[in-house]
Amino acid sequence: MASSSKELTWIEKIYALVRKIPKGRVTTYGTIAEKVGTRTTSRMVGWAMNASHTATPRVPAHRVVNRNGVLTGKHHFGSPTLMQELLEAEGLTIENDKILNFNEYKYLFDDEK
DNA sequence: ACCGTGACTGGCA
DNA sequence: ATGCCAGCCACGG
Repeated sequence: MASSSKELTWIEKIYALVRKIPKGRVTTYGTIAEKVGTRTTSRMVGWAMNASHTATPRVPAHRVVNRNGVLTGKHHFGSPTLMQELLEAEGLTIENDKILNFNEYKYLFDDEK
C-alpha cells in the first residue's frame, strides 16, 4: 500500500465496532480486542475508550463492559452512576453494577454468531 | 530510549 | 469461591 495513506489506527476500528453495537446490547473488551486484531488486547480497548471521549461521534462506551458484565469503567463517564443509567435507559437491568442476564445481552457482532 | 500506567483476562494457590 | 500474579500492547512524560 502506498505509504502515503495512513491506515486507520486500531483505535478507529474499536470505535467503529463499538458504534455498531445496537441499542440494548453490550459487549466485552476481549471481544472487541479480538475483532481488531492480535495487536490489540483487552487493556488497549479500555485505554482506547479513554480517548473515545474526544472521538466523533461519541462512542457508546457504556455498552462496553468487562467479561463479567460489570460496569468496570463507570467511573470514567463523569459520574459513577451515569453508565448504569444509560444502560437501564436502553432496556437493560443493572444490579450491583452488574448487568443481569448479561449473557443474553452480549453482542457478538455479525461476523460471529 | 526508559519507566509507569491502564475502563482486561486467564491461570494458579 | 476468592484473591493475587503475570501477560498483553500502546502512549505519555
